Amino acid sequence: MGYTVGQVAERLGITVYTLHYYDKEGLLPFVDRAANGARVFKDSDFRWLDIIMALKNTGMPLKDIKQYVEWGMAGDSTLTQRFDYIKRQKKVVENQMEKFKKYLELLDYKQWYYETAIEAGTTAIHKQTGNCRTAKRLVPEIYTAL
Amino acid sequence: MGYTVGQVAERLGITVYTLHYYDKEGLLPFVDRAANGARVFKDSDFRWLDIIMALKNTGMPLKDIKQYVEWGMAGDSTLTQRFDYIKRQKKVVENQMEKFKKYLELLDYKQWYYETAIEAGTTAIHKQTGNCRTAKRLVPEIYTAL
DNA sequence: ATCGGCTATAGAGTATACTCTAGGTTAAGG
DNA sequence: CCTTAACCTAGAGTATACTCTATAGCCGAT
Repeated sequence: MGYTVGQVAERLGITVYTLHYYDKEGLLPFVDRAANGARVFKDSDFRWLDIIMALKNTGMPLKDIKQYVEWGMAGDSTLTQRFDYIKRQKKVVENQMEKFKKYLELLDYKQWYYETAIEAGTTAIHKQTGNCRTAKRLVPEIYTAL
Repeated sequence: MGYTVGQVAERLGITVYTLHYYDKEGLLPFVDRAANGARVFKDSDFRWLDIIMALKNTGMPLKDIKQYVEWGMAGDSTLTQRFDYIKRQKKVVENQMEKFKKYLELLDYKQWYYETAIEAGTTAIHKQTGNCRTAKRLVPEIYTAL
């Protein structure tokens, strides 16, 4: 029912230092304390931690995550703010995924590029126009269109 | 045929400062110089810049991007290194996209959570077990399983 | 009772990636 | 000719997110 920083850190795959830092930065106002001052994480705190880590890993700065947590602590009066916040971040992640798809296309092309260059022993193979190998694959749009 | 830092910066959507910084860090050894010392970017340099920006935007640290550029400058003797490098980064991006899908699921759930909470005027609606609204949607696996 | 291992705080140090300032040169336009 | 706006370098400053050190308290086991 109660977890120490050490246990939580291990579960999240981060260090105790980092958890202390997050707490210092105001990201963990929901965490209880034992009589001796030690942090006591509840099961329900993992709901908070999961959304915090998700936001962090999608590029949200800590100060913006803090804003979300503060709205959460404020209760029902901030429901629309939190709704808008989540919708906005969803868009951010969706856009990011679109970009990643394009990067993946470029990396795919590059992989093929080196694969064929290794076969030929030189990248010069890709400079020959009308080469049957290069004809098989077009330079992806992303190139110079990024 | 030749472009200034300013033109390149605008095209890439970054500042001239950043380009200078990248050059200082050794990421742009392929860029020519005019007699007066001014950088002159060629059309073909955009190939480099596109892959550099793609790597950067997928989380690759600059020093690792530098390694790739150096291998590129070294010529055909580094083909297999570059091939392996690209394959590795492809895996990284693929894994990242998998994670993003899970984050998106969580954000989807959260959006629904606030949507229904706003309707009800309180998040308490989600605490009632057997509630017909909450029954419609399960807490995504990602929650506490992240 | 004391040792090891956990907890705590405050504050210093590090890494990364910019971001800007200062001081100077160069090239085009009025 | 002179101003304006671009370019250059070196180096200082900033923001973010840790990461660690120093110092101290608490608690279970030998």
